[in-house]
Amino acid sequence: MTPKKETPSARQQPANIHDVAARAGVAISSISRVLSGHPDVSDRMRAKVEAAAAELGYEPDFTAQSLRSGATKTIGFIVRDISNPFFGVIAQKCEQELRKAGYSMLVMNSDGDTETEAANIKLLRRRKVDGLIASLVAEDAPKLKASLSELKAPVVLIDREVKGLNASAIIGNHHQGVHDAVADLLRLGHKRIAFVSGSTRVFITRDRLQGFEDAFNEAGVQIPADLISLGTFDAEFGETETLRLFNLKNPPTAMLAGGIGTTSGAMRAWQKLGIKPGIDIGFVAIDEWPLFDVFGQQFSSVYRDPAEIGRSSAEILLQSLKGEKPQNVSVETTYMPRESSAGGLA
Amino acid sequence: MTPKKETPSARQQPANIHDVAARAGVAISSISRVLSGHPDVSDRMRAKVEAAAAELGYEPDFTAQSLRSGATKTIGFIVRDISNPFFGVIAQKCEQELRKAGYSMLVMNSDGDTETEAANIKLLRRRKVDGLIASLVAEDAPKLKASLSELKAPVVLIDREVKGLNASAIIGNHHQGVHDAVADLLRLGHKRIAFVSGSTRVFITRDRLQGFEDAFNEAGVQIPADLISLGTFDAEFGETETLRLFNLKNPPTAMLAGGIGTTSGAMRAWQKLGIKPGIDIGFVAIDEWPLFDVFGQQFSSVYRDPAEIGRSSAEILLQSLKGEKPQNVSVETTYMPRESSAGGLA
DNA sequence: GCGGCTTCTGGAAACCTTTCCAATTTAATC
DNA sequence: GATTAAATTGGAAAGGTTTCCAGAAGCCGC
Repeated sequence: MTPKKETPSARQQPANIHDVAARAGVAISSISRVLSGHPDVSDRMRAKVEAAAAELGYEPDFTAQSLRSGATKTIGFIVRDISNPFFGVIAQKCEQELRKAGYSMLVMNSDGDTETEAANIKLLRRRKVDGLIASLVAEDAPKLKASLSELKAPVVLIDREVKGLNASAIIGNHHQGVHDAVADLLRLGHKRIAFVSGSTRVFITRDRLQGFEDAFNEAGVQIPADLISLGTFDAEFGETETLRLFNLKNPPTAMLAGGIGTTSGAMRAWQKLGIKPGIDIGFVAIDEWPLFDVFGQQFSSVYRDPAEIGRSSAEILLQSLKGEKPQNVSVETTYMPRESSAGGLA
Repeated sequence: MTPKKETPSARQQPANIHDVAARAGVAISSISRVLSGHPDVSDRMRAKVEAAAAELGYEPDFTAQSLRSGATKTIGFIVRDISNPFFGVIAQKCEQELRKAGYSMLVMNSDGDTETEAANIKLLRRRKVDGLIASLVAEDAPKLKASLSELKAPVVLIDREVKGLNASAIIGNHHQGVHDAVADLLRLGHKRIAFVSGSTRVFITRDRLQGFEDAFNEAGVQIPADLISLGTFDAEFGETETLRLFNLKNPPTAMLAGGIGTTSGAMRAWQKLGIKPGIDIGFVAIDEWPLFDVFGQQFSSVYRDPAEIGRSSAEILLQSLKGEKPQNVSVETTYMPRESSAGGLA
């Protein structure tokens, strides 16, 4: 009966659980029990095992643990574009919270493309992630619902509602912030107010649109349908549409930009057109970005706190992982009036 | 001899390789060969296996594949703070490139703390990542070198040099950009130029400092040692030090801010002090952030392209994964003179 | 028609854990 | 001190794949 293997030091490889068991002179099941904190372990056993593990520098293999236990301690995180600072803050807070709880985060960009997103979800399923936090490209993408439920893991959606899916959602009250912003613009005297934002295929846009229209209706002003342009959240769309709208015969006197991407595009468009937002025209940005408050340009905004969204997303997911039911959380959005709202009214 | 298991549909669980083998009436090793594209497979076998796999909706288990093959197809990505838009862009490009090559990215924040960083590296080791891309907190942290080499996987360091480590590095020519910026400030007439940045424990800061000092020496102007403050890259440090420096009896007339975090802090400090950067004082930002070009405040900068850094990092890592040797890549930094350099000289 | 090759396939070990079950030891009770 | 329950431990299966090795089948030329 010669041993199948040499000692770990002899083969110059990381020690495995068998090596520790051999060293401690106990069964491998005992090693597992001690290291995973199982209660039925004697003090003597615990001491022996810990000593042997320390001597060999034993680190349990994560992959093997995952395979056997079925838990990967990994969470998928899918957003359109992680370079967007809004998502960046969400990702940061999520990761910090998840890390505290022993989870790691696989980050994927969907690049604003439903097919990429579907492929990402499929990969996460194969990878057996324990959960998913996502800001989806479109709520009605084909087979999305099936794809998400086949994950067999808790899902937290950021600002999206997918009907009939047993998922948690953290949803901003976009209606409120946009409503208040538009009401203020109308009060100041703007009537031709443009609204450029992402697709109505996601809740957030529909909610914003509702706020936009409600404010007009309450003020008894006709909704400028020709100034509403809803397409995608990226900068290209924002730039193209802003150029188009401000080249109309009857151009807007103010504009609401639906997110950081849209705002970026609009800023570029205005630069090309020689228009100074907040001075030549009224302007309200939806979502703030780093240094927004200190740039001194006094842009009005519809604000929501990405740090809170990130923390809550992680928190809700962790609760789901403990077996709690999916839940919906609402996040306030607040209109922050600054000088730019009154631009173009001199 | 009753079968050990029911069919997958009967037990309502995802099909595994045994199920596919049973369905196709072949051995499991053949399933593996077909699906992994092994050359020694007959057309007939391939057709049979693919049909069975499709019928059962078979998806190989990623964890099991990793355990057996030893490759996790996972790359670790560690930065101080993923919410920093500079790192955000790097992360985005890295993920896109890695995804194309079949790898996924585990993102971790080190929160500017060497111990968190060490814990993250250790976890990535246990998780058996195939590679690591990192922007480290400090190059000389205890046991860092050992910790990285124990990863037994290729490492790409962003703007860091850890001597004696067999890793790739992508390093900006910070010296050049900072030198040119300071030379211009001196030429304009500034002499009391402040420099606030992160720790000299990382290459990037030492390289910048060298550029700063060289420019002074070349101009024959005494280096204002009391205006150099090197601590951490976060906004808190930037704010505190900016406040301190501009409250000196003999305050700076210009300042160079070493990164987006530092700049954020400095901007807040100046807002509190009622100082308008670029007007009341000269100002050069190191690194640009989103919308930098369109904000119309004409801030000078030392520019480098995060997208290129991200793409290159991924590319170098992928090459290392194919067995190529570690390599060092240099990235240009460019001084972009704008109006703010001449602030405070009226 | 047969040795010698190549091509293809099946069986089983291996990767490293966790977890179930049975067996053993220890403690507790009368 | 015997009996029963509880605490602790060991052994082995299981999780799902890849990969090695050996054997089978097909092909070639002579």
